[in-house]
Amino acid sequence: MKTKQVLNNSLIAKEPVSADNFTVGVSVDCVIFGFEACKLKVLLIKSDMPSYKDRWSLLGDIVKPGEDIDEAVSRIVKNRTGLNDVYMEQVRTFGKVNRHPEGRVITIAYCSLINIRHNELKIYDNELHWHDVNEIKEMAFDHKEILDACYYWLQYRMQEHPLGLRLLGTEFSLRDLQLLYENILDEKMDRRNFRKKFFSMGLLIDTGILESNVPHRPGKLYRFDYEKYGSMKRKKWLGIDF
Amino acid sequence: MKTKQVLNNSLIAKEPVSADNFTVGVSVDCVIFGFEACKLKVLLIKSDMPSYKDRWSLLGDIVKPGEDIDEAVSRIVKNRTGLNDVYMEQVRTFGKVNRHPEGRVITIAYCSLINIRHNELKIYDNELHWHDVNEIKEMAFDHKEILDACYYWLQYRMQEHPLGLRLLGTEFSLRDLQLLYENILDEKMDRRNFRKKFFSMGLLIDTGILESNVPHRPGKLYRFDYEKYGSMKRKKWLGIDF
DNA sequence: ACAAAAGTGTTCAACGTACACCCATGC
DNA sequence: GCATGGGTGTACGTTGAACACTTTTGT
Repeated sequence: MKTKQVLNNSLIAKEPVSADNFTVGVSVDCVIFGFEACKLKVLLIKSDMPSYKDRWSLLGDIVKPGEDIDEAVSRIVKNRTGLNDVYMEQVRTFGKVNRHPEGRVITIAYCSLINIRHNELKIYDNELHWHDVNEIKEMAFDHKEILDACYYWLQYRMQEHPLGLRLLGTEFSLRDLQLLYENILDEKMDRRNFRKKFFSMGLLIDTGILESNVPHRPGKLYRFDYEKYGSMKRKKWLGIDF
Repeated sequence: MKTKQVLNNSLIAKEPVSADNFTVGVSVDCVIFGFEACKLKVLLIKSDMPSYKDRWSLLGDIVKPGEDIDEAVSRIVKNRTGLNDVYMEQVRTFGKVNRHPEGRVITIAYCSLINIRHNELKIYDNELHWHDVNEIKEMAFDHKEILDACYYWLQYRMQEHPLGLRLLGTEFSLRDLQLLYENILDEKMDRRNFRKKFFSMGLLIDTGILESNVPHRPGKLYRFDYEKYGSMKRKKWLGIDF
């Protein structure tokens, strides 16, 4: 008879180990980034694994037999945030033999970027919270390692591709954008050069609207031209999707 | 009773599908690149799956329960080429539901770079051959897609990191190096600028030896300073290992 | 009027690109 | 001596980095 074991807040079918039974579990783990109050945040849930009691873990689940990997990620993101069509990208697969205490589980890590204000978290339902990425020390499983890899990936990737915009609302000031870059990359940037660089891409649409409720001269609000970007990204920025 | 099915020239344990049995197979597939006669080559084997009779496939195998993913890759590379300590890097995981005709198999693709002259292929043993990457049309499973992803990955990656050198012997002329880059990236380069760029890295060691048996002025042979590179790569070239 | 951030241009250094001639060897 | 590729330097354009003042709004 088969036994069920809890895997990262979900269920994985496990079988007694035998020479004939090469079962290896496959899961996905989603590193969902957000940005708020000048901090990069990641969405985590309390682990309910006994061996990782009170540790935080990424949002993950097993991949179902009839489900594509991307579908599994979409399902998890949808379940936890209420959002469809979220930007996501595969980052790396982690599979150390002992990474999961209940058996051999290989996990495919994905990175997602969402706007914190646009979600509908069911925080009451699970112990689901946004955490400052820079203040996370320990996590369940090897999730700290996965988070670090995704953070590093994000830092690298957003220097060549305008990914970071997905963390902002549809309308944003150049100040918002620069603060985002400065905080995620952890370096001060020159305002004039930053503006020049972004404008030179020709992908910012001036909405004509100004900020309001700021105690100083209001800045213009822009939108990102995703349509134009979609048609040009393979030229200027190499559309690397590996 | 469990049944065994051939998976990509090896064995995977499969079980009758039931609600309790969420078995998903996990394999690795190795894209082993070589370079010879000014062509980028990839090492392929004849598929012995009935549904892919006579198609070529990548070198792959299931990941064993007690084996790390990297170990599985090393094992496969060692088995097929006789080489230890080969350069390899994880590229991407492929897991479409129907990518394997015998069941759900998720595969983690790795890219390896070896020197064709330094291997000990057991070509008699299996139908194992080097193929011109640019002449491959159809392959078994989704292996063409995997190969394309790895080829693209290689092209992109070798523009920022001196990866290509792994495809050459320990001693090489700048001409060899330039032909390698020109052929893999499919673009002509200026000889003077190419030399300048490589020398400016400070990673080429002049062996003092000259080419022989060339019908023209012989060029100098160089070695790559892997030691120096190992200690500096996180500075100049960002040691991205995602 | 003052504080606070928006908005704007120029200069310089580094880097990549284009390009042409002499040199060493094998035949 | 001729063919073949080895080896070298300079000029130009582009790009990224450094840097300061005026403008607009809220208080």
